[in-house]
Amino acid sequence: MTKKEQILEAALELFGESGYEGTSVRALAAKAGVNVAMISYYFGSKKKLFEELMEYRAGHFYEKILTLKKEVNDPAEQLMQVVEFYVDKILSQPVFHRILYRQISLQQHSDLNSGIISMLVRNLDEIRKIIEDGIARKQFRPVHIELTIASIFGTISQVVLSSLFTARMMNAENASGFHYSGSFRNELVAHLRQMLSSMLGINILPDQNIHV
Amino acid sequence: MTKKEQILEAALELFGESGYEGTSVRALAAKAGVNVAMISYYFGSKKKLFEELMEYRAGHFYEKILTLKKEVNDPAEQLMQVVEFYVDKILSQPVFHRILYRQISLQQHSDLNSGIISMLVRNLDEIRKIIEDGIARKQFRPVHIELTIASIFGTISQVVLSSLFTARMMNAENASGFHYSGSFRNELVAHLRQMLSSMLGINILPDQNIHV
DNA sequence: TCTAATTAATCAAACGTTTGTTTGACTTTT
DNA sequence: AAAAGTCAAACAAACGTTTGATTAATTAGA
Repeated sequence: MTKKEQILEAALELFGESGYEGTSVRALAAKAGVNVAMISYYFGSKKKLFEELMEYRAGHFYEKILTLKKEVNDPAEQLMQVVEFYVDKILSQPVFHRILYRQISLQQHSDLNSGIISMLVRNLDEIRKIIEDGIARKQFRPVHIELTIASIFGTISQVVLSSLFTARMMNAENASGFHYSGSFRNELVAHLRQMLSSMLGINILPDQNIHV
Repeated sequence: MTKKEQILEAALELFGESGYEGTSVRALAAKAGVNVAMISYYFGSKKKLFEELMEYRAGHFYEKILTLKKEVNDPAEQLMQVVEFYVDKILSQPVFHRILYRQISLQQHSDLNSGIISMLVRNLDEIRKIIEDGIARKQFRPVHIELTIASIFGTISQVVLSSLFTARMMNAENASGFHYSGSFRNELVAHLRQMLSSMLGINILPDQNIHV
């Protein structure tokens, strides 16, 4: 692992614990085991380090959705697969998503989170289109689209955000090293499938992607 | 409005916008229109100001739940009324709850959020008891309790946390002055009622508290 | 009710730390 | 010989807090 990667790892952990403003570059350097000057040297500034961390971890959610909409025709199946993909994405790196959600909950329209927000808006928009499509095709009940999306992502992010409680109950002293079990992943997916099925008035589809 | 109240108002707004660490006492003083020294004078420190703000705004959610459990016997009715109360509580002061959720998403077990966390844990525990009771009485389906709670509070907090998007769409330049309409409140309650009813396998109860 | 004494409130200025960043010398790698 | 990497030290700026002087408000005794 290069020193640059060490810094990114330390940044993920410390930003996750204490937030962006609450983490000093000296604390970052100490955690990464490098000199403070290395942060400016590799990233230019603390802000750019944060942006690079976000971009590095964000992945290609949007492209995945577009691909999915081409390959799968049925809106219900599209939605379920997006949800599953999103669950896996978040559960695989809960700390990153904690940082992300905390950042968008800030209202300061700084350069820091404007990129993140536009990315999220773009993603949510594609999901809204899926539900709209399902309603237009008379496959979904005419639900409140925004609230339905809020329930999907609210449930998932609530699990991640409140993992502090969960981690405590499981005696995981540092939540950054905490990982969700495969069975929990399946429970969460099943929970969301049932929730969406009953809300949208569609039949429960077989889960084609049980991960153990 | 006293200067102390001016400071508390400014603190709510700025902590909501930029977070605790991201808000300086000088910015607070400027917003409140008072001298910087007044913060130490009235509250002792920035940390104590935050704690007093939280306590002042937190209210008596726990007492309300306990009262409700005594007055109402049916678990389904208990749950619905708690949900409704919680919706009203959050929608009436969204900025406060943004601060609260952001704070608990931080893992630093500082004195700052330990009080908040224990308060929330206590509340969530009472709600878990309601669902457990409903399952024990065979009135609810044996759902995944933690995930059901996550869906309830996740949906509500998602609405509040992402109100940045919502506020933008509604052209509300400052989200602190943004308030949710009564019809939206009813839509949210209806959404949650339907979600819970179908998930728990209970009949949809009549909404006795339509607020217009 | 007037005045003196006491307390509370207010403020500019300064306090010592900590912040993010840069420097310049030194070492290692290419 | 050139380039890249590393580091202790120093930089100015911002941080939360305190000071000490000054003004406003309240209380007490006549």
